[in-house]
Amino acid sequence: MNYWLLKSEPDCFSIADLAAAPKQTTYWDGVRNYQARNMLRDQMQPGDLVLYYHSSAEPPAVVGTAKVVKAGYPDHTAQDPKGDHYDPKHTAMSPIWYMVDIQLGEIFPRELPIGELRGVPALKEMELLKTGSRLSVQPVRKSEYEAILKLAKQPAPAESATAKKPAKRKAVAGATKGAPRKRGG
DNA sequence: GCCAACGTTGGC
DNA sequence: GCCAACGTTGGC
Repeated sequence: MNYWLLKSEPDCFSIADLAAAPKQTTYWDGVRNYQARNMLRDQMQPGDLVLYYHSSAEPPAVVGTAKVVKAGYPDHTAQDPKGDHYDPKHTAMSPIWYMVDIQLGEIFPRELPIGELRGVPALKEMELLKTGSRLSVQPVRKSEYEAILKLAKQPAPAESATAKKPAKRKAVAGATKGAPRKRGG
């Protein structure tokens, strides 16, 4: 049994969208990065547990958990010429891109903003917190997964304890750059 | 909006 | 196979 973190922009597919989906289950399409693809295709198995992360959100945060319910299989959205994730090199005969199915685990009673996670010693090695970490599918250690779950059930730390933030920030809402991404890649 | 960090592309 | 140019990601 393995642990993972999946990123999604909430404007594209939030954990609330997952909660509203039939059977609270969805296929995780749109990953177009080879490293992430390899994990989807080769490593993720039914029963694996997933941290659900909202990227490009305010604030970016781990917001809940999910469970892998179907191992990697070809991502058919790569075959849709009208879709955002079309790749002419991907065919049914020789697929390039893969996806898994996930089902909602729980929505945390509170979000865990990345700034707060940066201050947690148990998460020091976490892939998400490394500079330049951009993978939309990341392996997570069991100890990290458990530390996150524990944190989610604790009250939010006092304002001063959360990691630094710039005094002022522009609102990020609607800051669309490039084509909309469903789930990253 | 900025920009660091990373992945991909393509000329050679 | 190198590597510069370019595109993308994503926190800030």
